[in-house]
Amino acid sequence: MKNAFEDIYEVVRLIPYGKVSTYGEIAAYLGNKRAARMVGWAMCASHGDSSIPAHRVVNRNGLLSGKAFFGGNLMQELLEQEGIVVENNKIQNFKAHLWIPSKELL
DNA sequence: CTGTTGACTAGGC
DNA sequence: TGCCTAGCCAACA
Repeated sequence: MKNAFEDIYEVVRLIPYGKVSTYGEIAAYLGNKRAARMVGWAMCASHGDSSIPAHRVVNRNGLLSGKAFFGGNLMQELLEQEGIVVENNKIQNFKAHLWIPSKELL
């Protein structure tokens, strides 16, 4: 527990291979349910850290909202590389891949 | 200190 | 089903 950003990075790093999480769930795990935007913002600041699988973090619909930040379809390819089916910028069978820190880390 | 912006979310039409 | 609005919190000019 260093600062809010580090916490976010920590949780994102904990997302297992082939799994994804949402801004809202991460924010909820950190205690700020309303701070989903902050999570996304932290991701934006995490560009320099390659150890942070930001591609596993999507919005509540499983939509690759940050795809543009990865450049082209990189985010989608990374997810597909992990066995996640992505179509039209959206994760298919999203619920099956969803990883909720507040539940998994319980 | 005030206003704008953002990788969000929920509710309304 | 799809677009719009309001609420939310934090960083930045």
